[in-house]
Amino acid sequence: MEQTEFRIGELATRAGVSIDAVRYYERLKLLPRAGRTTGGFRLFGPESVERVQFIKQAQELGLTLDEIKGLLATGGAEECRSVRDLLSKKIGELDDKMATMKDFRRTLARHLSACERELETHGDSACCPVVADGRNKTASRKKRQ
Amino acid sequence: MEQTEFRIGELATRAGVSIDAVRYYERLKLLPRAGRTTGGFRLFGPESVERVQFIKQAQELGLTLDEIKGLLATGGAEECRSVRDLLSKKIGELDDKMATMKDFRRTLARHLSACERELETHGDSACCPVVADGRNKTASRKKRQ
DNA sequence: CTTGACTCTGGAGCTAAGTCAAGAGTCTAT
DNA sequence: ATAGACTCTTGACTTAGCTCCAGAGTCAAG
Repeated sequence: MEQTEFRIGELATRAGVSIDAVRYYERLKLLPRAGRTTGGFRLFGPESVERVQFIKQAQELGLTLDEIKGLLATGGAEECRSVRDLLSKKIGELDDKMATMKDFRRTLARHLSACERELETHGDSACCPVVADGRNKTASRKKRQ
Repeated sequence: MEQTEFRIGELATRAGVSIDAVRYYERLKLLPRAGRTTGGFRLFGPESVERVQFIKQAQELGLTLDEIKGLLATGGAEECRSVRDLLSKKIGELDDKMATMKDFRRTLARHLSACERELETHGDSACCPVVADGRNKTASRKKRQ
């Protein structure tokens, strides 16, 4: 057994979160209760860094800590099944989200080029036609169903 | 001028948000202050529905209301420029996010198949090997860099 | 002109995800 | 053995994004 453990401060900087956030995750059981020195300092191994990074990544994608906790659960077969189900559900959601995202990206790109056209043709008197605001009629171009 | 206006309750249901949320968006100026009946009831047109839906969509993708407000701004050339910059910045961010998302999807898919393999081979004594938790050595299989 | 559904304003309350602070203890380097 | 950096726990505070409430007014139907 090598001596590759470190304390909370280092985990925090390695994983790019605050010390308080780490403790918070532990409280919420997203991290297993860490081992301690005789004096009570938490000790972490390198896998903790990965785990925290996983949490951060999942979070950026809009999962709540509670959902992430579900994904991280370990245990017997029962739990394994529920994790599996959760995983495939989440994967489906990700797929949906990626679709929404492409859509939205197209919307933004459309606005962007409208904006640029406007600046080119009207120069200083340009008025960004971004998303219907009830003043101009950029809306009502295509109705849904 | 047709008579296609409706009140807040209908906007809310059409756009799929709560009445309170609509009022909240108005307070934050994500929606222009709506016209009123003589009695003071807000009146909205169809473009408001689109606008609220835009807000929702942007929000699902992790933008804050404040950022969304930036995207919705309209005004003179000065503002047009800043909207343009914001737009292209956001598009860049979306691209990054889509990449992260694909990555994360792969991670989840990997966990999912590990989970399924586990269930098949170990049945009831399965133990989901989801993300390093410091107890088993599913980590340290491949180190990064 | 009354009834019931809807809406108004203003402000309080709520949840998630932290952040901050106080007071005390621990570790390490000199 | 002491200074300085770090960490401990507990609990209060913060921000975003709503939601809920009270008390009062409005609107459409009958």
